[in-house]
Amino acid sequence: MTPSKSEQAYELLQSKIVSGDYSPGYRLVLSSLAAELGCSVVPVREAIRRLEAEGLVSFERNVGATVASVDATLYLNTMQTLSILEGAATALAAPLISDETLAEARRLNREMEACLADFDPDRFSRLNIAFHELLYGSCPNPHILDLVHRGWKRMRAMRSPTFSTVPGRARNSVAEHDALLDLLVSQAPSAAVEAAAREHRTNTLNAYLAVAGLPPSTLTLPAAVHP
Amino acid sequence: MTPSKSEQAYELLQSKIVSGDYSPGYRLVLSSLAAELGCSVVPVREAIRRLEAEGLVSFERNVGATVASVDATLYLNTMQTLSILEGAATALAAPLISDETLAEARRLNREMEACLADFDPDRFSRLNIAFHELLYGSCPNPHILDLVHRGWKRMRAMRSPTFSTVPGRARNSVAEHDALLDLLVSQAPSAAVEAAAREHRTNTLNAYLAVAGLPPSTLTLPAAVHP
DNA sequence: ACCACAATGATCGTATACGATTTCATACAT
DNA sequence: ATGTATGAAATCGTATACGATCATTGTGGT
Repeated sequence: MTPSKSEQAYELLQSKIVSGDYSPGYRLVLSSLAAELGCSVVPVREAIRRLEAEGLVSFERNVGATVASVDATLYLNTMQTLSILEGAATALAAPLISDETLAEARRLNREMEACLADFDPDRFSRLNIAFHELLYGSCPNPHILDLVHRGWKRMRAMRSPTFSTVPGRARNSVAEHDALLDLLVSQAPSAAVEAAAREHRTNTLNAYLAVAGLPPSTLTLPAAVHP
Repeated sequence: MTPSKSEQAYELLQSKIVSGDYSPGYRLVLSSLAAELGCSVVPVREAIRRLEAEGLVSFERNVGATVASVDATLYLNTMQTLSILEGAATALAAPLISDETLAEARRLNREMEACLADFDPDRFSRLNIAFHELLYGSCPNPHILDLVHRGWKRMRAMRSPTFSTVPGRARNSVAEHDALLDLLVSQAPSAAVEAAAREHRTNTLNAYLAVAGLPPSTLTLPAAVHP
């Protein structure tokens, strides 16, 4: 079945936004987009409202829509939320992850290590996403995964600044991945897995906070204590 | 400024759904609703798509929309997500909660206790929401609060079965509230607050699971360990 | 030179219209 | 009686049209 025009419009606009083709602040004019997409304004409008609900677009009544810009506060809030949700998702997935999946994750982490030497931040970033996706992919609660995916989609528009702006962080990241994998291989208790996974993300967040010159206290949640 | 018609339609439909006026499965026909609301179908359609994005409405292409029904799995998944998010929100809010707020929360809990004797589940449920809202209301991360509110809105359509179906659970709930308040008053570490808040919700979830005859293992996440 | 205000243009919000798709009932064949 | 094809009715998806609203520019007054 051919997708509806509003679906097509949604997919296209979304991809242009997350790919950075339309950068934050770009004005989304209904009539122009309709002409560009070869349809009328109604489906375009629907697509834009959908993107607004997901936080990719800011919309103002009687004024128009622009590609949403992510300021530091929103970025940090979202990353903190993701650290919480991903930590829980990984812990819930832990008992369901197969040995093959763990081996695959380990392999991905070795590739990330190689990226450090090659200085390939783009590939590093993609591998990093794949690594975590692999781990919490077995999470039995699809609702949590949905929230995680939405959060990441929203963050993707803002180019992940971790690798380039925080020296040494990427190397620590790889080490933390290995530690997390060790916990999973040894079938550590859920609480320990959750704490490690959350801490890993929180460390990245804190590294960015330090660069931004913001105090970590108001935004960082101490990770759960290991048993 | 008078709200737009699509906004009006959204508000009205939402209230009718969460109030139970339109029950799950109720067919939402664009033209009928438009006539009922005194506007054309376009704003109604927009409102329905928004409600769909929030999970209050199920929508099928070329077929139509119905009020979303919440099955046991979705209910449990959402409650689990809420337990995680509310636990974190409460922990983040903990250092920011004023003494007056804590006193108010304690007072609410006494009222809930009174509801047990009067057997007033409706009031109990409302007080319960107010209680938790009060505690995590000071959470500095609005994104988390937003997700919590969305989750609750979605659950509200399904009448909370806790009080009536799980005997004794409500009384435990009151006791756990007091324990949580004690932790907050004594300025316990965030991890302890998070563990207690999450455990509280998880207990409710487990109670319901037991009633439904489902195994708790696949859906319950062991709460973080106290330090 | 600066501010208040009116006219203009761009854009949005919604009504209406109609083709497209699905659903349901009916009739027919097996 | 059951299953399948056919038609009509209901409903959705989208195009088009136009009034409403907002940003902006130009004009006059101080």
